[in-house]
Amino acid sequence: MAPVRELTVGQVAMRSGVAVSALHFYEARGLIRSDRTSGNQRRYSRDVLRRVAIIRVAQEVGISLAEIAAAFQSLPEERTPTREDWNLLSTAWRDGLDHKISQLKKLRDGLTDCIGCGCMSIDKCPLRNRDDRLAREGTGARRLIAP
Amino acid sequence: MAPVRELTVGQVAMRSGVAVSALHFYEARGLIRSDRTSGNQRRYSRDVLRRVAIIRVAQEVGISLAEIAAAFQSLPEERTPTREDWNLLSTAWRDGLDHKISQLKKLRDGLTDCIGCGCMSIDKCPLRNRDDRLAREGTGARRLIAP
DNA sequence: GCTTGACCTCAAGTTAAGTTGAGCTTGTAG
DNA sequence: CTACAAGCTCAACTTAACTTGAGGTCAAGC
Repeated sequence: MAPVRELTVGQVAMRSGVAVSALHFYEARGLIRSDRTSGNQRRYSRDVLRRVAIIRVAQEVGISLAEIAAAFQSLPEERTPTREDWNLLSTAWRDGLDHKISQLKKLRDGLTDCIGCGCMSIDKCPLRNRDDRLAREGTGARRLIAP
Repeated sequence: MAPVRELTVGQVAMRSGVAVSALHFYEARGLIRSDRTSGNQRRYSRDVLRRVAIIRVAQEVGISLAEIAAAFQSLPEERTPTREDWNLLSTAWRDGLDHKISQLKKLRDGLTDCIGCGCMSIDKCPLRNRDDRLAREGTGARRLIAP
């Protein structure tokens, strides 16, 4: 089959389902990278699709772009990441994910823990007080979900 | 023991762990309510603590204030919500939560589905394409997590 | 009866994650 | 070789969820 062609932004946008402007944005944030043609247009290698897919999935479960960017630092810069590379990455996220999963289950299972417990006295509630390290950090809007 | 005293904002803030400004904000958004003293100061009934606790937990798992507000509509206005009321509420959230939990598990379990699959062709990926109804809706920042 | 720490309101600022638009350049199909 | 869709940059706008600040009011203790 044909050698792996480079992709234009438009093509990546279409195949990944994210807007061109979002791709520009991800690039500015260091989440993806591109080469440029002599005429300064972006050309992406095929594995950008993988990256974008991961970005979207991670976002969907509440991981911020900043965290994703940080995690992506662990990926090899010049080599196309292998399955192993990706697995390392998700392993790094595992603890945060585990915690989030358990929080979700509790909420799903009727909030009963929180309702039955001494929720009134916040410091005793198993739901609330499980990670208040996600506490203050700077001003403005808070991240919706903890790492 | 003493009759259930009403709480001031400061007290609620301290006991719930959220800032006074946030309580004002939640009230403006219709998530909590207060009575006022003759001098126009807020007085909260004790169950506001429960509400705030639920708000925080729900937020932590990615439910937006708007959704929480909507869900709270189902709570009785004048009667203090019973455990049953709260359970109804979380039942209403169950589907969204179930979906989110499964997404999280997939991400946690090595992203392998996504990596092994035809992720490149986005429309086939089990991770990506499981709910793209969370798609476009208005401009500006996107909600981090789907309902 | 006054002082001092809570409160109150309202406007403006902040962060994240993008989108929109203006003005200008590329590249490809006819 | 030219038209025009697709790109490029940069600045400004948007939403959610709060925080900060200014300017003024309450209330509880001494």
